[in-house]
Amino acid sequence: MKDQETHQRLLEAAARLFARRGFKNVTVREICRAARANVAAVNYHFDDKLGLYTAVVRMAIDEIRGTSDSARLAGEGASAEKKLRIYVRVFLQRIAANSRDAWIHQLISREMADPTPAFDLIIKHGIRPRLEYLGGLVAELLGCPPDNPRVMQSVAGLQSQLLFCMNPAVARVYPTFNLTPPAIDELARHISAFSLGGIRALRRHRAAVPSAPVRRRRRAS
Amino acid sequence: MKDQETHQRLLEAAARLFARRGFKNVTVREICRAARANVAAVNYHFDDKLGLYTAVVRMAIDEIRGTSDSARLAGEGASAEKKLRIYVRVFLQRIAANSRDAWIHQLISREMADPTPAFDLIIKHGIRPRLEYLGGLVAELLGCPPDNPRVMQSVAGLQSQLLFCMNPAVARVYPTFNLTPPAIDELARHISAFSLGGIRALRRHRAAVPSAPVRRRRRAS
DNA sequence: ACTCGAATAAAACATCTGTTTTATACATAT
DNA sequence: ATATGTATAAAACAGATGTTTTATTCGAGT
Repeated sequence: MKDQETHQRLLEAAARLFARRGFKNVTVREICRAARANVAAVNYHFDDKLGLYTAVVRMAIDEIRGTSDSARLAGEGASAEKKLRIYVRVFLQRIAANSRDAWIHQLISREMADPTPAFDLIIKHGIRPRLEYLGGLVAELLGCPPDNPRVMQSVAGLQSQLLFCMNPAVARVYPTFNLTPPAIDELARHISAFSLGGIRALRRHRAAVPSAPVRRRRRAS
Repeated sequence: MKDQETHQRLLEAAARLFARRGFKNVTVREICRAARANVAAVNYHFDDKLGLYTAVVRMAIDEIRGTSDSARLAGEGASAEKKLRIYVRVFLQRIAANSRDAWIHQLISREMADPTPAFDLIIKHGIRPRLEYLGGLVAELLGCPPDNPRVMQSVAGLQSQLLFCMNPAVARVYPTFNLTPPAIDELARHISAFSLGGIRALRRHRAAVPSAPVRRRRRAS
């Protein structure tokens, strides 16, 4: 047991690379080079490439729960609206480009685009708990039970904005976009205001009946 | 010139496969098998794999503009709010799972996750024109010039929801989610209402000064 | 009938990539 | 000091993959 740090260096290098480029687009050799380890090190310490990846995923899940808990704690005792604002700000600050935890949510985005066998783990232990927290908040804001479909819709509306703006490609589409620390607070305010406005709007028409016997405005063909 | 249809079969098979799994995760042999063509056909007709891909991208760009124009046309003469509702519905109907055009926006999502050299083309000729249309709508709704950062923020807020809900993985995260034709109209209504509510909320506080000499509510640390 | 060029097919190549094998260094226990 | 087990290193392997090469087919123009 000369070193034993190789195990750790592999994990860190793999986390960074997998998050940035996804499971399939990173080579074992690349990870080992970044970790200053031999090519066989991955198989020795983690059985195979997928073993290393799921070890990284387990690390990520812990951090996701950390972010959720951190937001939950910071909002303790506040109103539902304030809790939502706090969640948005905590989330964005954690995924700011310079942040140490940026890789985690990049990894989630990668799993959304190209799910691996580890995706079920992430959903069950990382995403679901967070959605339940947010669902509770939104249900309170909407004044309806948490299993009302509008709750899910609103949570998705919020979360989609958060996931979207951490995509490196959006900076190429919206050239004025940047995630420097001062801009992050401004962005958090905007997303909070936008989402709270959306939730308020969904609160208006009380009963949205999907099968729609209620006659609405006619729609253009 | 016995057949000449091989060229076309390759394009169609490649579009479907590239959209579903991305450039790197599709093999040339797979495309050729799906197109009932020889392995060398790709290189013969399109120089190399990337050549075939950019040919597919050019097809996609045309369809994107088609969707934009179709929405623009359907909204001609209507109010800005109505135009936005129409855009959302047209967009969602085109990307419905069963739709013939579903592959196109899947391809865009793939490019957002893993940009290839073709991404610049998509931005310039597909995404930018659409964002300018939406930006005009939102600026009218916000009552501010189109270069106001809130416009970009709102357009991103809307578009992020649309891109998000067409991701096949969201059905695993939000189990009640489905994109059957009847649900699509309902979803379009929700996203329209949510986004219009968000825009309305951003309209409220007139001057959002990023450098904030204006004192706002204190925020929790 | 012959030629020419485009399209297809089969095989071969070179490279990349995950994994395994074999050998070596080294700390610890006996 | 010797043996043992753990960690690292170098090389080799097997399969996949984009591309190239070489032949072959087939229709059109002369």
